Amino acid sequence: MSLRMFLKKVIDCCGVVEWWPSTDPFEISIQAILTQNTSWKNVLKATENLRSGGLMSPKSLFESDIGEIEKAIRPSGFYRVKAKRIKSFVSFLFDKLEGRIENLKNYPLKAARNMLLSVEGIGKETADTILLFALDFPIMVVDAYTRRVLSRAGFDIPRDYDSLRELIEKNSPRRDSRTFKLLHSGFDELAKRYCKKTSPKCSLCPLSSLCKGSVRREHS
DNA sequence: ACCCAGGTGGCCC
DNA sequence: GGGCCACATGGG
Repeated sequence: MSLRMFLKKVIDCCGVVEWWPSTDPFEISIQAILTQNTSWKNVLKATENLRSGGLMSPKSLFESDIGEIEKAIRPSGFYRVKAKRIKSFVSFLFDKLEGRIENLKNYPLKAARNMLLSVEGIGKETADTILLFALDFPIMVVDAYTRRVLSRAGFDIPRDYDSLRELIEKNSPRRDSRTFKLLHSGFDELAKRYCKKTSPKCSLCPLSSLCKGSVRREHS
């Protein structure tokens, strides 16, 4: 099956329109940092701690002690590095965007992306997550699930993040934010339900070509 | 007692 | 450009 056809199936089978639980662009951005190599349940605990502590705002995070942030986000793991990253992010907001992540929408996609990538602790996936899910820019978000599903389906995918992102964007049925959200959520839901790391067999998988035959080597 | 989870940066070659 | 490592909590 062609990649183009496969992507259509991912969207039709498993794509979710409102996949990211939060709607506030700032909160989505913070969660994008918190979820780095971390299960979503732990992110929700940290999110709730920040909310209840009155810390889920650019101003309060900018003004609060790093230790206070560490304490609140502890359940999400890597809490020391992530507290620093959150500090860097809010400093960036006040330095470049008058404290509002929404102001990044005043820039072209590429410029906005480069600005995010200049922040300590924001790499390509986190930057693209903020661009797509918080700000509605049309860009694909590639993650470990995306790679696993495509590898298991037998596609020979590039290691390089941007090469894979562009390959998916090129073969996407559309290049708008809605389609990329459906694609990303589709990959993630598919991986969670049918394509676990430790179980090569996924008999319930709705995509016929997935897990057909032997499992190939995965490029994580 | 393992392995895994919605990555990133630093260091090395 | 890759390969390896630390970062750390909570669940299976």
